[in-house]
Amino acid sequence: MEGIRLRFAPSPTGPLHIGGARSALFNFLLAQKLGGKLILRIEDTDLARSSRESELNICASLKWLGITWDEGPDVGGEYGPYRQMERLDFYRKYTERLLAKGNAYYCYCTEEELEQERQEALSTGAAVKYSGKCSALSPEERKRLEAEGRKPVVRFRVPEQQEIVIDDLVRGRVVFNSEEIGDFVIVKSDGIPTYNYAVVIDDSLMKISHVIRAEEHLSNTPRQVLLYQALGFTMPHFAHISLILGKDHTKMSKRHGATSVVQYKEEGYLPEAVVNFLALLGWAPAGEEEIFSKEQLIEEFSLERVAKNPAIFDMDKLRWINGMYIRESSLEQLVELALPFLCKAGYVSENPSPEEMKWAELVMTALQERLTILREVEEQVKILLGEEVTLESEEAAAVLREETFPLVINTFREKLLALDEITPEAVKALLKSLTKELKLGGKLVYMPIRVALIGQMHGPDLYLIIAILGKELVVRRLEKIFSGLGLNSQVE
RNA sequence: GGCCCGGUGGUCAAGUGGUUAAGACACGGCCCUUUCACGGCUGCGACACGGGUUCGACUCCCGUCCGGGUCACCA
Repeated sequence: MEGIRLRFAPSPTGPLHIGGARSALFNFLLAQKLGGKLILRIEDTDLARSSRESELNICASLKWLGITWDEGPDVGGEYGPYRQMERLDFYRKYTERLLAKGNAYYCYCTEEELEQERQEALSTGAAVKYSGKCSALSPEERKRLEAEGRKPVVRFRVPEQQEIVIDDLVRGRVVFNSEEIGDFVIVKSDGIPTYNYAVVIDDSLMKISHVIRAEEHLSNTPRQVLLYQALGFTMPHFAHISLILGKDHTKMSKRHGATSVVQYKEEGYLPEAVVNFLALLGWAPAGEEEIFSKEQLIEEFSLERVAKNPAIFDMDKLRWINGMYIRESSLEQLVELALPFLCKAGYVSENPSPEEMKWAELVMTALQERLTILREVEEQVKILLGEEVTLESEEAAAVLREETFPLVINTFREKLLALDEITPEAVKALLKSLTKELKLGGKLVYMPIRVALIGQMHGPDLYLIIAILGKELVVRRLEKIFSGLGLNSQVE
């Protein structure tokens, strides 16, 4: 469809927030669905907090998630530039127009004066809004104030008693009255536009057709509508999606765990899983399926099925989805994904040798069914390395006191030593024959060996554990257990 | 405080006047399995409250309560 243009407009004041990622995702999904374009615009007018580093981080996070854009500061486009600080001339032009038409005026009030007004309003219970003190300054007064060295801001003159209607694509008809809004600042004293002003000019100039953004912007929208009207611009469609809340029902913050998407990457969540989870937060598919590829999401997505109520970030569900993706990965993919974590833990080198790769494959085979996030490999692998075996519980210790324990272990060791090549298949067969030969229940064979080798009653398949440990380490660990128990290890 | 948005199980949520009120995560039980996990089956568990409208309200209207957002020279 022609003319469908959506945008994601983050301010580069920190890493990409998980909520921002969802906004970006919804915009991306709808743009893709409708065959439109996605524009990335950097809203860097907060000089104190904006940084190029954050911009880069945001772009990297979006790319990691698989969210791509058609126009933006890095790729260009015919409606650029795509950083607001590079668009100051545009804003200036419209400010002059607004000033000339009387839709805006200079205001010289100091912060102290404004704060006093605000406090008064608060104490009397009146609406907190600008008094309009500077709205009718004479040229002489302006000259006098400027002579004092005051730098003015530009305020928008809000029309009186005007009903402002927003037909929101997710919320329906929302009505505001201009009486509730004070004359607001559109250009700061340093000449830089404020958010509400720049966003209108940019969305308009960039021909944005749909604005999907977080609900926190809904209350700002009437101001923007007023600006659209004063500037003679046509309005885009608005869709305000609900916020993501933490477990305590307040806005997501550090207290709730990871808030930025890089943190999820570092924890070992797969981008596909994060995207899948984010899509499900506030949007519901028509069917019962919950696991969706990006392509399926694009196919299924629609604003009609976006919920109005805020959603709480359910870490358990994210973990579940991530586990699903880990299990659905091929071994090759999984090893590829896990390598950075194995490397970081010092288990493999940066450029893994063929032996290390083989080891990693074996490890991931053992762990694939058991992982929910990749970072858990570190802890899981720990039990498979080193000489020491620590018993996890009294229950585990009891297994070692089993009457048949020495017999099982010794027979197992003999058979293992007789094996020339330790492969998972070979060990599997070995254990099978061992069970048959000893005529003991499976549990009495497998559990003692398991506990003797890793000190735990739970874990990956025993034959895989043995194959990963290798013959020498298995034997050494068995020795350790025997000496620890004061038993005769019957070494030949 | 004014204005705005919202309120279905612990969580995500389907639902648009008549349903035994789906499904998923989490939790309990059972099965599978050498263990855990995975998988399968099963169970627990909800329409915030009060008034209307209606033959009939989770669904529509009003009020209350609760939660969130916003009222910046931040976005």
